[in-house]
Amino acid sequence: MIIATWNVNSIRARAQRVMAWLQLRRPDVLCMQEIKIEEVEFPSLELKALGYDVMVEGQRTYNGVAIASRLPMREVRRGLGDGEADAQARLLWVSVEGVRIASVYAPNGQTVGSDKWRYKLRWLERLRRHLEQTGDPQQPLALCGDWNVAPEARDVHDPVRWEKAVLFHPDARAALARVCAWGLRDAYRLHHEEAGRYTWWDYRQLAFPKNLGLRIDHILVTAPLASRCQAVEIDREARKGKQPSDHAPVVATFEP
DNA sequence: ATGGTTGCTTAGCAA
Repeated sequence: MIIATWNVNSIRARAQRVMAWLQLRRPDVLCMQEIKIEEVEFPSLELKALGYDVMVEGQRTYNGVAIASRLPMREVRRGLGDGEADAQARLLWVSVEGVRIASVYAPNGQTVGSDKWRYKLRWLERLRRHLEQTGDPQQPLALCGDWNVAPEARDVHDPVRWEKAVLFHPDARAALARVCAWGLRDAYRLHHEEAGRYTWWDYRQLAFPKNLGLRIDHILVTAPLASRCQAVEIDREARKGKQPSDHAPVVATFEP
């Protein structure tokens, strides 16, 4: 089974690119983030024509996640479900062939010390609780998405500078590590040790051609799925050309 | 040094 994740930065702006990419790569499952659209507006029929069903946890203007799959999706769950008032669409679960799969869009946090920053740290703590209460680290499970956190210095082009910012701040890294401590491995690091492999590059100042990026999009898997993981790749090609998303897809291949 | 780019929505915010 091939599972991919991609922050598309608006499905309205990116529909043609996403569909061309699905036809090219043919993943079984694609988790999308920042679709920035409500469910009724999502181009579900167009993806259906390519052989993909779509589940959508949508929101107007901001956030929003979705999952497209060529295989049947079951057990659809939306949000953290912890009873806290939360208007932000950031989490969607499905089950595909016995694997629980989530599309995750963690809060960015904007600036350290802001209300959005505190929301980011709390949201990751709420996700940890959500996993404790609804998941099992001994079952195959994959959390796929834009975590807005680079885990280590080798995931950041300029770690000294970025340590003061929300994407690589020690508190954000600790919050992500707390999620992983529930029983998750970073699938990319099962297969790659090298520094300088990124999934996001700022649109500004030629960051992509200079490779001034961060690795903030991750596929996190439980042990039973880690043992089935054959390959994980970042598709830099999808970040090239006209009107790209600012993120590249991450693609993981699992044995049946 | 608060720049610069994109998207949504239409001037300002979020990333």
